[in-house]
Amino acid sequence: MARRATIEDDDLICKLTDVFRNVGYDGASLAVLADATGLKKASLYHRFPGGKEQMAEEVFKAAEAWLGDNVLAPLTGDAPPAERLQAMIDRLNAFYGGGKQACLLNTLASAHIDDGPFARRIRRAFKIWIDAIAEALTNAGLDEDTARARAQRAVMMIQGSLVLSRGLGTTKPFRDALAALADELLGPVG
Amino acid sequence: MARRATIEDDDLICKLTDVFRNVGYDGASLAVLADATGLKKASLYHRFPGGKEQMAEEVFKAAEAWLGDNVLAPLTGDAPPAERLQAMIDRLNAFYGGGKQACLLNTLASAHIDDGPFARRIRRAFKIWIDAIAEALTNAGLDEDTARARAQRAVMMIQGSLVLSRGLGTTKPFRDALAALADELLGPVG
DNA sequence: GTCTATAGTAAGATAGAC
DNA sequence: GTCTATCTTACTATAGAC
Repeated sequence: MARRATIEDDDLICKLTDVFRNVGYDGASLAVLADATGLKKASLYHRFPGGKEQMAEEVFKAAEAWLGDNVLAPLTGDAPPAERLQAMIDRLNAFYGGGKQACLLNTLASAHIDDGPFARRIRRAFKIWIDAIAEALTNAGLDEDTARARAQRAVMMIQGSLVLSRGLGTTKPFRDALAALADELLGPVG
Repeated sequence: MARRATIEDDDLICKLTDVFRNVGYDGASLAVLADATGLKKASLYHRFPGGKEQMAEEVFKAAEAWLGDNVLAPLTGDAPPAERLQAMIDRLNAFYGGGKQACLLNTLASAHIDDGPFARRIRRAFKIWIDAIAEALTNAGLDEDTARARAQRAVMMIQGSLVLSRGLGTTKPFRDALAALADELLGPVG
């Protein structure tokens, strides 16, 4: 069994995530990251020898894992489609702090690391997300084209509502968007 | 008459805008800004004695002016509401480079300047934008509640489509969103 | 108005004590 | 595993020649 760290890995990643998602890659200086975690810079380098880039990568990996456990898994379950979608919506609400937290997929997009190692990961995450929703919708009886279109729209709405919520300084757009989401996804084909 | 600059103010602001909107405030180092404008750092300080913060402010002011001329003005004109909305859509398409360019209102939101002088401006810009669309919709005969809801949704869709377009590396989400926008705004009340 | 050269400061990153 | 102290680099900003 590994030696116990003074701050658990999960908690550490969680605190780092909060910084990256809210101030972006360039805004997340080691001073800020150290302050947020309660560790000194040298301690962060002990945990992440690759420095800031590795921190961001592991934060992103954790978010990918979260996406798999909380979006993919519920969507591919045995429950009725409406319940599966509602499960995803509930978890999204928690993940984004009810609309108070920004999305890494948006914030890290402008990281100007050489040729951006995040670009591929971000694209992949969006695709996986959209595909999972689309599959749940086809399971619900929608044809593939409308399923894909609605899935893409849903992700768009979520991202847009987060941008607007942050910009307006209120979580209302996010809450409204989530509230309308289930009906829009499963509503009658127009 | 003022002495002529080697690079016109409008062109200069335009090039600075491209940097800020795409890499954010923290990512926009003076080296990057100088490179993008073709001016040296000292020359940028001559134009903007307040440094980087002033550059970002003037960039934002220019964007506000653009918003007024290209979104507000057409929306409050004499033409039929459908035409007014389409005029806005066409100009948005140009402004965001067909979906290739990010939005300052999103990118500058994470600028970690002391107490963020941009937060108020961003909130104000979103409000003005939404209000203008809502008023055009009430002019078109919609009741105020649905007009406001749809206006907010429209801005959300645009922002979300830009985020998704950037993330996926294709302008399709943005183009799709703009194409659907007019119908969604003026469609029958459900 | 633009430039080269250079302060001064904060960034990312290491070394070595505990 | 965490810390203080330090190194190097990049950044913001200024001075002064042209």
